[in-house]
Amino acid sequence: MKTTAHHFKALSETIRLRILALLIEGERCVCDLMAVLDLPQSTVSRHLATLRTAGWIKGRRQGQWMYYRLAGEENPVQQQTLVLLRRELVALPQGKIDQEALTAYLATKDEAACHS
Amino acid sequence: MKTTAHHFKALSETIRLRILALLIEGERCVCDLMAVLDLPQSTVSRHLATLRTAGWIKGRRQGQWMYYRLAGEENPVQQQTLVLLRRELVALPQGKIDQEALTAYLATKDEAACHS
DNA sequence: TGACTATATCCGCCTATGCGGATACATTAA
DNA sequence: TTAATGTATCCGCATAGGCGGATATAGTCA
Repeated sequence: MKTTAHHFKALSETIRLRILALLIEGERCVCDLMAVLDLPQSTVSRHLATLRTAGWIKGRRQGQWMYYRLAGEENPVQQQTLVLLRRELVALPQGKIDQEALTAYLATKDEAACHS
Repeated sequence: MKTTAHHFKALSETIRLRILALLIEGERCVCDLMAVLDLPQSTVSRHLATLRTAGWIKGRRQGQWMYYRLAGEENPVQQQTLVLLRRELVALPQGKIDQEALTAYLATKDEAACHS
């Protein structure tokens, strides 16, 4: 039960929910997330570590960049919770704002940068 | 999104998950929960308040006693999360232990006490 | 190799939150 | 009303966890 509590604790912060929402449409590199969230690199990285430790996301290194994507396939409760979250988060105001910010950022992003 | 984070924060402690598990089969008074959890009355009451504030449970006063039951009907995500939790929590070791402790306690409980 | 970029982790600081005894409030019964 | 019981809230204390600059690590490129 401690594990279950740990899973939910990772979802108990707005920033981490925003990160999950940004990963719904596919994997993102840390620089994308930093740009949209407008937070220091160390803060973003720490929240990503929290989500990863709790099993909600997985990271993949490609060159200098780390790409994160939604995970939780191993745990049925997590998997189904993600189904609920996918529906919920994109519908919330902040979810929409972030999604638009992401789209705008990707449009201006240098093609030579980490293209996800 | 702050609200969603708040909902999950309430599920981020083992004790509160244990309380939810104990309410799965129906409403319980605070004294029942205290007996099973073996925690001070103030501690149990505080966690109940946390769950109530987050919308996971509802309380009903009957005489001197307060009876709590699962809630969350208003919020679709909460409602569906409860469905997942019902399946999950009773299957966990602590859930089974608490359920047995509850059964044992109810068997020895004075008939004159708050009979739930 | 050395310079550069991206990310992770460390650190001290600060706030949030849990703890449980003490107290306040609510209800019942005599 | 007074006493007794059940529950909620208050209080000071201790710990967990967030913050973001500084530093360490990992990878790339020249």
